[in-house]
Amino acid sequence: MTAERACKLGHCGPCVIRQRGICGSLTEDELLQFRRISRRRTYEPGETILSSDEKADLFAAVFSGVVKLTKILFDGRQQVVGLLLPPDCLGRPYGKVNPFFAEAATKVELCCYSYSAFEGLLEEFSGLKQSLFEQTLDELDAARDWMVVLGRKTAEERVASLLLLLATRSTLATHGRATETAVFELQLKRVEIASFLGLSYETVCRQISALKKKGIIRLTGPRRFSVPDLEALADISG
Amino acid sequence: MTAERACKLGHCGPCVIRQRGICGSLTEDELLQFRRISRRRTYEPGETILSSDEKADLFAAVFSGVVKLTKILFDGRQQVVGLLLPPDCLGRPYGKVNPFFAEAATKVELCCYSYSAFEGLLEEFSGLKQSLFEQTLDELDAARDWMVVLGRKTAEERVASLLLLLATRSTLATHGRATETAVFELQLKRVEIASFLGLSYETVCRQISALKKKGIIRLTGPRRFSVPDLEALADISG
DNA sequence: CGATCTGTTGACGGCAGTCAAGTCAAGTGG
DNA sequence: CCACTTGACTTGACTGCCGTCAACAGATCG
Repeated sequence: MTAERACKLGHCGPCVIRQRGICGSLTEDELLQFRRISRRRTYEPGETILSSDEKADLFAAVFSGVVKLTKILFDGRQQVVGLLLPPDCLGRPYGKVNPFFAEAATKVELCCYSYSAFEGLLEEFSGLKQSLFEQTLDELDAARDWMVVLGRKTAEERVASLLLLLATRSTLATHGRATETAVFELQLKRVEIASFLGLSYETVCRQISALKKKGIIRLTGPRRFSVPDLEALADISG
Repeated sequence: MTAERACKLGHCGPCVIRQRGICGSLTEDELLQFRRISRRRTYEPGETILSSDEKADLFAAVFSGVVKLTKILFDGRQQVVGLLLPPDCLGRPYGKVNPFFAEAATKVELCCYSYSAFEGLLEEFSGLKQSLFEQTLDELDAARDWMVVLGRKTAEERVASLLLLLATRSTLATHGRATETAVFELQLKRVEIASFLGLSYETVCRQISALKKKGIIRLTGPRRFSVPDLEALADISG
């Protein structure tokens, strides 16, 4: 790699999306080309990124923050159908609309790609399409895992399942591997947790308190969780 | 097309998988090549097609019947996480295992493809990969739709949602378009319906009886449903 | 005829939803 | 600085939906 090139790639080098996301599939040359159609954009908590049933004008990867995907019924009942953490992708190729809302749950930074150019590069860079396909397969697995949570688990198991999921993802992100204990910030409000778990937020509160009483978790702030024994949490999660 | 060729393609011509499934993306030449790695196989009701967490030795499309995808918790609680009807695909490329069981819910005919050869053709025939990717995106949509059913809907709405789903799919398959009424065979047992809906099978029975009493549906046999007004069913389904 | 499987209906209880009150922390404005 | 508001979270009391247990009906089959 020439010095000039190393400099140009510098911006992306340490980026999670390059390290573990879709940019990881690109060669250096492809990456340089890809950079030209991308730009960083920031969203505030609560801001809508994509509306349901509208043609998406956006294809992006999450650089930081949490994006929640939600669906609502006519009478206002809401269900979170997915959480996107770095370096997950947002947006949909091949013309169909996203049948859900995408909303910033925290402050969010996206790496946005020009939509029209992206579809072209998808054909040109076979690794990109492959990478996106595999992420979609993983998302499908996650969605089906969650169907078990929503269909069959008790309130306590649901809360434990979510804590385990986020504890695992956060330790993987920071330590790069699985650990026995975990300390992490759950960046969602109680009502958002409830919406993901198919519960009322009061029930979420009660179950968190119950897990605290059992010594499975500790809270150093309303959203700062510490899990002394992930194994024990996994046992409770079903 | 030469006469000889028309004859060779004859077997596939009227097949649902050719008409509306992954074979639809193939040119005639590709189809001829694809036929060489495929063979028909039959499964009896209750027979396991794929076990969870084992490396799949199978890639296949559903020719007839219903395949249910299930997950079970350690204590036996079971959740159906997907239903495959003709011409849906079963099996997973790129090495990962299927984290669920695939079981024949009815008598099932699959068109099975040699696994090793299939992965090769996936790279060779770009339309095949594209088609599979799009099916995966549709399955993800369906899974997320179902998360709303499992997380937020009442028992009555759940049963109505399933009936609507299967009524729609069956009228689409037979008439090729949406209709106002529907008569169809729900090929699942009550306990399987319950497992898909996250309910007990007794509750499913009760809700079916309740819908019958309301005049939303009629039953000419335990599994033969008739819906005089799909609109009314949709209203109830939430 | 009994055995088995599938489906239906009733009685009862428990888990989680609803309604409500209250705590706590962080603004906001006088 | 203090009174007030607001939003997030917690906890309690009560209710109701749905799960569990149970009895029974109908169909199929040996």
